[in-house]
Amino acid sequence: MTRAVSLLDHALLGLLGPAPASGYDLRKIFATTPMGSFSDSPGAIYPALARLEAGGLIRGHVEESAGLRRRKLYRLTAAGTMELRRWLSLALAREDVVSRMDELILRFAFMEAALGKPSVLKFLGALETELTAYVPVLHAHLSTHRAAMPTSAWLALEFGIGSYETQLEWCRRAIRAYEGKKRRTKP
Amino acid sequence: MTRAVSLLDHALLGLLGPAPASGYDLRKIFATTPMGSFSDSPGAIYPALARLEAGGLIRGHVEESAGLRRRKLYRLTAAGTMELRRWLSLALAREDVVSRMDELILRFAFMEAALGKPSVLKFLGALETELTAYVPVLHAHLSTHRAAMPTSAWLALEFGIGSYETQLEWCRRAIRAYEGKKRRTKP
DNA sequence: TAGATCATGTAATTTGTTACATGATTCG
DNA sequence: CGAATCATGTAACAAATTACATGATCTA
Repeated sequence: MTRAVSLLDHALLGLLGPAPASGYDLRKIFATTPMGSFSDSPGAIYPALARLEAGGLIRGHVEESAGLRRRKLYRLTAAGTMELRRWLSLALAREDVVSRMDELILRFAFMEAALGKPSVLKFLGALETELTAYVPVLHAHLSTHRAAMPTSAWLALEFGIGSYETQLEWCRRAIRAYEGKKRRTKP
Repeated sequence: MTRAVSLLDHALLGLLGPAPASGYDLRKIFATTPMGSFSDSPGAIYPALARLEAGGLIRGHVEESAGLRRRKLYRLTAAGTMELRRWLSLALAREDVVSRMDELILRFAFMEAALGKPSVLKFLGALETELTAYVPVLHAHLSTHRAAMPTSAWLALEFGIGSYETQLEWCRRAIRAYEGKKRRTKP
């Protein structure tokens, strides 16, 4: 009966995977890095951390080194590590590509550290398959409806299609980057 | 003392701009069109419509034509039209490009019908300026931090950069499309 | 020592999600 | 007639936003 774990929760688990961090550290990451459109407001982060701790996925303990401000460092528990790995291992469906691409990229960003390179390559392969199948569907939709659409509407649609094409190219580049790396690492 | 109007509210105003529609119509639009990642759940749409009506931005009246199911058609009030135009006319800032690109595209999609082509061209020009300035910032960020990043992290960042480059190209294509159209229409 | 920043939290309000409830009408 | 779909809503709950509150420590 594990309760639902939101995208923010998973982002926090992913960030806590490699190294422990405080609520303030996590807020700064959301506020200053170009990726991740999570809110850095205390009213979002601290309750989320409290939820995760109540659910047994992380544990925080106050650090009181001399000359430092008191801060609560959180780290993953065994259950938290399992939940992170479960989320990262989820099979990817068409629906994810259509409307949850940001979540897929987030999973990708955490994946190498938590699951290793072979899992990343499998993930990228599945993503390439889905994108390759989806892009023509969008083109078909556009060419069917274009005549009946105002200029701005089909340009907005073209915007979406362009995004998916770029994502597909990126996906292929990423696969090459990982395969090259693998070969060099384990000849 | 106009109360806050959310993105969903604005999306509804934009859709009601050209033609009146029922809650069910709007739900279907969110459920079936490729763009717009709004929820089509009744628990989101109907309360939003009720809010907008309470705020005086739309007005609904029940349609009871013979042989048709009863449905409540909403249309913009004068205040609603003003609010839509105000939202569409907002100046665009760096911050919008960084983390609210979806809202900008939504505004673009509604803009021609509500404000006319010259406004669209001004909007696209401002967007091009912001994107042209922002892309190099991202490249600089990547080349500064790349050495210290794991492969997956810089690939995720590259994903983001690629998205913005595509958006910039799209923006320039859209400007050409609108300028070409304008010339042909009014020689 | 005053102001900035570090650091954690809470409260009120709004909003969205999920699930349920209800009834009319069309179609096979 | 029964099932699917049209059509509108509500209730319980979870979550985010905004604003406030508090206090320690660093720096000018």
